[in-house]
Amino acid sequence: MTGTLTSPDGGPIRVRMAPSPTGPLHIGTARTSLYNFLTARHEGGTYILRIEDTDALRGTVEYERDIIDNLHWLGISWDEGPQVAGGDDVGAFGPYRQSRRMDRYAREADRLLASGAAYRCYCTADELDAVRKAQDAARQPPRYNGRCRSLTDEQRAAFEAEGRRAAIRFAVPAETIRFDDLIRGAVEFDNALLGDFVIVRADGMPLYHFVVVVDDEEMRISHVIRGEDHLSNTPKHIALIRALGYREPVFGHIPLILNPDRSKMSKRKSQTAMTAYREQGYLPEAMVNFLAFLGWSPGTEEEIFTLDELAARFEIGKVHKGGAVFDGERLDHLNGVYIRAMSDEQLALRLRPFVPEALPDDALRRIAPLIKERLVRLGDAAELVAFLVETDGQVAARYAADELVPKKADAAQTAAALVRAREVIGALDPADFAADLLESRSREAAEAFGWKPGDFFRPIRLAVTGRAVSPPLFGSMELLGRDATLARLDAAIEKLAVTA
RNA sequence: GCCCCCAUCGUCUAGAGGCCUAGGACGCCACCCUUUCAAGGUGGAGAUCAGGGGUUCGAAUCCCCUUGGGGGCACCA
Repeated sequence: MTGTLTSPDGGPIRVRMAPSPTGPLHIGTARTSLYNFLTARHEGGTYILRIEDTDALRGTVEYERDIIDNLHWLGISWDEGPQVAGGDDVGAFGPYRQSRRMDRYAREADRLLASGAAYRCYCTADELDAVRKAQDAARQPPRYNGRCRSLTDEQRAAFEAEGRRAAIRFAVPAETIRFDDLIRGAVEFDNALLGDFVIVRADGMPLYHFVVVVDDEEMRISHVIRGEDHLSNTPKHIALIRALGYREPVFGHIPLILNPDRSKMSKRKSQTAMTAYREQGYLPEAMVNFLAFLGWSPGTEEEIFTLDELAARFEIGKVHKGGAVFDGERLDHLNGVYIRAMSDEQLALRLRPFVPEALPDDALRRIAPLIKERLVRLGDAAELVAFLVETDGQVAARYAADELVPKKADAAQTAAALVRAREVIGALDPADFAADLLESRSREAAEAFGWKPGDFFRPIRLAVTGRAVSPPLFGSMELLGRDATLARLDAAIEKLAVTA
């Protein structure tokens, strides 16, 4: 790997992904994970997964499992973190679940309290809410008014006598914070504009801005690569880092993935759960390729890349600054490209979970090449192969007699055409019941009948598959078998007879 | 409201002062191929590089302003 990034101590870089299990793996989280992973790989560094499960109310183990499963599904693996050989707690930097690191946060909070960099705040939710409302009414920025910043011992005692439980706030130093963002370059914030924020809740639970800083230090994270939504949180983190005497990592804020209306991609306006894409039959290879190009490009016109190829080429510094709309049509196209590139055997294997169990493996293997170039998603296969598992009755019930009739013909003519087709098809021995023979015989019949192949085949297709759109007709008939094919043809002829 | 970030075809992007009368891909349109649908092939429409000022012999590329968009400002992450 051609590393260009260096960690403060000169060693290999250490990057991390820190998802919160408050929902299934989000597309945006997956992309951030991917960029971190690719950066670690490209630079020969270490990639760490840390579960940010301090929000006990919203986080669940199911979501954590979903996140880990889907990250693995994408092909993203981590060198340190949950489910890595050695276990969560082993290694110099674990555990990797914040819920198991509470003692560390408590210790660091105490240090801040002792140094005066943080203080206890006795304001209640109602009081804070009232302040915020007043600020809003006065068109002032909503931020903590600092009431508890310099309480006297007596005041503190009085609040505690009231039974109020204190949260811990960080006393944000009024200073200008500058940092050199990997992607945006020099950025500057005035922390005098910030309110003192809570780092530990009254119930003792430490909060995000605080734990992220503690963990990144203890896990020796050298480069923090995260979504742009964290850019304006960074000065808070840097202030905390300084107050705690930590080393400052390099920050890199990647652009957001957007809804079609260009707002931050959300569940409300887009499908954001990776699982949903997986269930529809998007391939992890296509998803990774697609995600990688949402905010980055190799600078050439190549566009199909494997994970390894991406790792070789990806440079965090070349990531764009502007957000990128999630374009489902482009994903569809890419998915189709990957599907078509697969071998028939591979496709059949991956199609298995998406088609009816009633479809035998052998039939699936044989129909795979027939439907390959018709698939956008693996899930689309179910409809394409359905005629093979449906009963003759179910197939017949899918269409009405008049649908069999081509525009320029009537029911009687169509019936005659089907009878003709049935004759030549029925004349074939079971042993000869193969696509090429079926096609040549049917074409001859069409010509003899005086119909264009398209008109002649249309009612046959509907009769045999129950659908106007199907895999190639003669291959479909071969797979269906002689008996079912003839039975379905008979059923169609019967339908026409009833109408006429 | 305040702070910060961003800005090339509808979308993803190439472009790091002259190679750009701006290239590719998706999508769209037409034609070809064709048993349906796809896939594939060929061609086309589509961006006065958000607008306005500079700098320069020369700007999509550098600077400033304006406009537009986005993000943040929780005892969520």
